Amino acid sequence: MNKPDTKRRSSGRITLSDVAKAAGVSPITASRALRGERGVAPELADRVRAAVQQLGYVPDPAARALASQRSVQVPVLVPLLSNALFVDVLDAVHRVLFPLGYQALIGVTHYDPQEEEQLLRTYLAHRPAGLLVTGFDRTENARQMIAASGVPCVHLMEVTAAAGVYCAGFSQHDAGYAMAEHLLQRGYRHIAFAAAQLDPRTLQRAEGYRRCLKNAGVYDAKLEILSPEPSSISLGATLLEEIVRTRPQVDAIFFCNDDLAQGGLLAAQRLGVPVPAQVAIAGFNDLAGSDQMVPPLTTVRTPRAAMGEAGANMLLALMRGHPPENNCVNLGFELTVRQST
Amino acid sequence: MNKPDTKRRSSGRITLSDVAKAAGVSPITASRALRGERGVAPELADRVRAAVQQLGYVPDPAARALASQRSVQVPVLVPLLSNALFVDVLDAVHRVLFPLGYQALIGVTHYDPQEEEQLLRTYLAHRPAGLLVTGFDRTENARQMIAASGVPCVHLMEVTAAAGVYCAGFSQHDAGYAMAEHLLQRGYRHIAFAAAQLDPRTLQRAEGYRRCLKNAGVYDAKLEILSPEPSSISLGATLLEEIVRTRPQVDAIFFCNDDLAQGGLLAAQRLGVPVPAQVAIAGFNDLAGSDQMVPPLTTVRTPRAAMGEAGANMLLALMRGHPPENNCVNLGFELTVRQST
DNA sequence: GACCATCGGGATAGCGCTATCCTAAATCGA
DNA sequence: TCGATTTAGGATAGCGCTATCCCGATGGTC
Repeated sequence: MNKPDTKRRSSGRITLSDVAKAAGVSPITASRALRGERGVAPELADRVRAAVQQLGYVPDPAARALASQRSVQVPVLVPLLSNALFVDVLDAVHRVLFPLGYQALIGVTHYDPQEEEQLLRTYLAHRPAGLLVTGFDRTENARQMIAASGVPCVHLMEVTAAAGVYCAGFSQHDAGYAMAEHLLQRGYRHIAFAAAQLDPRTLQRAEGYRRCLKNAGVYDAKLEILSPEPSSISLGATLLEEIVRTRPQVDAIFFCNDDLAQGGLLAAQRLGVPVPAQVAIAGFNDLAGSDQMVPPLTTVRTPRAAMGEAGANMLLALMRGHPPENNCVNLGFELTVRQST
Repeated sequence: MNKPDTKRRSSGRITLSDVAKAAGVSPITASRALRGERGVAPELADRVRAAVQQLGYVPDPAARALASQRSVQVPVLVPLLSNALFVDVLDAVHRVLFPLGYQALIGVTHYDPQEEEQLLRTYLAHRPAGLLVTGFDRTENARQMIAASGVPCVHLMEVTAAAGVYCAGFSQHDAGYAMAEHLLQRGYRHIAFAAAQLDPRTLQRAEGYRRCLKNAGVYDAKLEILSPEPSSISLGATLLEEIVRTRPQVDAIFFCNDDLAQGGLLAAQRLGVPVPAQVAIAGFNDLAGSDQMVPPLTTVRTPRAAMGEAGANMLLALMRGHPPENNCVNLGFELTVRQST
């Protein structure tokens, strides 16, 4: 006869102690057996595992986080979810981390460093196990908060030579350069660059384009059309119309993202502008549908899933205390030439 | 002179006790002041808030979750991230919940009830504050786990008349019916239905289409092309080619999703099949780009962001213990007629 | 064979917060 | 005026897990 035991707050949850009792060991031994930490006699470990199975025990992440000062959460800070680019990265990260018991948390910065700083403040309070961020462009404050927290951090989408910085990405500059080079090789000489959003990576691509054209002596600043608006298919259409109307000499357009390029291609079709006969069109990222466009879109295939995976794996290594030998993985890119250029 | 205090595990973190000390109150009073719970003298509450500001205190979610048996996490279970549809919903949910201190967690079921059940098992162990799931189609086990957990749950994307079930969505059946009706009104009589994935919602739309055509006496089972493959632009192209080749009498195609329809439209263009002169094409969801296609795509605009918002708001009400009066919000849909039909 | 390092099990004590119970003062009705 | 409520502050005791210290048993060394 045990009385109601009113003071107890017991949640009815099956705890490690229950498992330990069932296995005939102390709670701490059960804990160690389950985490595969320190030495635990194989026989005891088996008994513990059996008890877990039998009781259907699931560890409480909150208790674990509190006791160990370390959660299983991994915030992933991306600019937007409305761009398939980042969703692909997030998806890949999630796919790697989730099966290992880590939770990818969504963080949307809207390309705003202040907002990112606020997000970091919030997320770091959760004692994250690790952190994935987009690029290197952030406030000094944000940088310091990350460093001070001691939370392992991997940067996605770009690469750097800086020491002690972990990253998985590719050279946006070189990719921009490569596409400009391709257009030059195809014989185009009045190559416009149409961009939106103007985030750091877009600007790096612009710089690659710029440098390439300058090297060839055909750079013309008036052929850069930079719109701070968010990138979208309809904006691409608008930009193409503007270029065709105001810069008739243009024989090729390098759009900084495939959604713009797709919109441009469709607008050209509506206007009866033959592609690539009158104007060649190139995009960036090789998003869904680019290969199906009429004509199929020349673009740069970027390693989105690979960046997510590599970044997540690098973070895993760091979280486990095995710093990877390569602190920066350059995943490259692939110029994908189709019929639009 | 305080000695190193070796036994302490102190993390250096600023705790509620620090705040309480600074404010000259007990920790519990500080706790209550910050949560705005029970009565706390305004003056004390002010002192506590000031101390929080001054010390830069941020509550520890893990400790809070452990003590209160309730976290701030809200798993959102969606089939895929590769479909903009669900990303839009997730984005909207996140936008509502995050500013209020809740964390939307990604859960990807891949349209697999078993996988969803496993996800639920994992997530429910985290003592989530609430739960958002897609549709009603799940294993009996999953349903029971949700009910037994007592975690408030809102269903997205569909509606039901069932009592005690919270949902925010629209009638997939009626939307399918509406599109079929539109095609009939336009004079088409050999209307094909092309679908992929074949998830429950797609099948509901199919049923709407079917019923409408049957009512009109023009239903032909051979004009249903159902592919279990995942939906994509290129699959849409394949399906259109197949239909044009094997069912020459077809004068309109209702694709169950815009990506298929876009692919179909592009394939028609490649094949020289005039749209809508020879074949009309209609889609579903009004995804990005559909309005820019040539010709612009007739589709059904679905309230993705609205479902996310309404679902999140309903969940908020439930989490706060204020059951909403309407347990089911029907957000409707909008037939968007453009030039492809 | 004494000695030091290693290993495996356990007791103890929190991690930082809140549920719960207590108590004393303030409020109230008759 | 007095007992019955209500109110607000605080003491206490965990939530479920793991860091840390302890200890006896091995095992290898010279």
